[in-house]
Amino acid sequence: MKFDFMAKSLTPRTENRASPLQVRSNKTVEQILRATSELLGEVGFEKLSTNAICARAGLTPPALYRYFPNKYAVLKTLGERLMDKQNALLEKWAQNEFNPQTLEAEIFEHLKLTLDVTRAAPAGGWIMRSLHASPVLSNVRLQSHRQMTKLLVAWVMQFDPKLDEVMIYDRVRLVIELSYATVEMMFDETKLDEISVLTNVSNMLAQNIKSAINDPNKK
Amino acid sequence: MKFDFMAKSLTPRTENRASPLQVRSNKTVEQILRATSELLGEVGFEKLSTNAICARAGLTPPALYRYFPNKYAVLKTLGERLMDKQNALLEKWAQNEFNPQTLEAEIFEHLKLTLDVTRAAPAGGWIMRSLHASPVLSNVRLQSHRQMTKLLVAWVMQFDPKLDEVMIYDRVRLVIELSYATVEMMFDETKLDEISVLTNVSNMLAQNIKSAINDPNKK
DNA sequence: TGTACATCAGTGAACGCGCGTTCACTGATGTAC
DNA sequence: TGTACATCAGTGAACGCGCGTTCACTGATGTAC
Repeated sequence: MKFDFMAKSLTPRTENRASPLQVRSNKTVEQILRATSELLGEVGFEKLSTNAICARAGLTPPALYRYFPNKYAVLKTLGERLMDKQNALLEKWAQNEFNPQTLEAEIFEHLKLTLDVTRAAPAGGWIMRSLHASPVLSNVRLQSHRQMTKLLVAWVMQFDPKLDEVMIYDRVRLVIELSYATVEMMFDETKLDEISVLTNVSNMLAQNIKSAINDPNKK
Repeated sequence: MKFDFMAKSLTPRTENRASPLQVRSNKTVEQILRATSELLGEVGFEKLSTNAICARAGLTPPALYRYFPNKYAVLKTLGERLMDKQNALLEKWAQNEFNPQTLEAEIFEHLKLTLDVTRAAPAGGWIMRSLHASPVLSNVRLQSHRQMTKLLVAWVMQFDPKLDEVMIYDRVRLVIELSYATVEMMFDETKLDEISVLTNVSNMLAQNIKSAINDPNKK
């Protein structure tokens, strides 16, 4: 599981950076990521420095550069991990069959789980915010959203292959964006009533998808 | 009009910074802001430097520090200006009476106008993205959204004072957040069909407000 | 099972660069009489 | 209307600091026979 992430997000990025082979190097990578998320929550995205990360992790800078080509790669990895956790929930959900009847309740449940997973991740809210901040991180976010959109489009199309796929894509892409926007908002607006917000959102999103599958213009 | 902004966003920030009194100093401030938004679009938020801004504006650094206490104040001003432009549309809209019948069409129209205003602002999409990036800028965004929420809550309550204000606040806050999220998404996902996205969103948001005013639990 | 060697993981110390910011000043504009 | 003076606007040059990053090295771990 841990090596999975390595294979995915370190090795292919730069040939000259090492993939960890020994157990202790995995610990090092984990400490760097932990220190980064701690600092992200404490000082914010723009005051984050590699030197500070290394100091917090109890390491010297060259240790960081053994595994990450540069500062943004660390944040990128953190962002990818969070997106992966969130997306895993979606992927699991999409294993069930699409059912308009239960859609709204499922969306509610899914949003709640996503919120919980994000809260459980250290500095999860800050990581989500950071995913707007720079081109590199923005891309992580966008690619993840597009991938999830494709997944859900296929899921809906399975239900009724005659639907207009482009139209469904537009709808689902919007649903994904608004879902994540809602989760992010809950970190900024802590006084809002969580249940009522999630109820509202899931109702809106479910209605939107349901009206899409009733499209009279389908082939 | 120009002095309005000055009075609001410069004078109160720091006592030791000058409010512009002569015409040419206004030009200087404008040039700084223009240069900043140009660079924001070209190099992104995190590579923006005061030295680069000054060079681009044809000024020397002390000229910038005469009007802005620090780097973030420049971006803050830019963010406030965009929010002000967007909010002006909302304020104008809220001068009409609330009408459930025409709500959806009005939301569509409003979103379209907001999108156009943001596109017309130099680097408008980048400014919106920056408003997530740092605590200072995040606050600009949140305060603006909260203020607009209050405005719209009052607007809805005028229609029916018996409605539960807390419940309406939750709903409207969500509507505001999702509106801006949609606008922002349109800058990232340029291939989406604008009309269809705006149609979907305005339908969802209008439904949500309409179901709120039919609340049977009102006092 | 012990030893010799190869490879991996991390250190100590420092690098040059560009950042945000400021000091001391000059030139431009406005004001009073 | 002209001049003297006060204030405002912007310059030239540089500052110290901390950033991201790297070099040359030592110690730790794994491997082969």
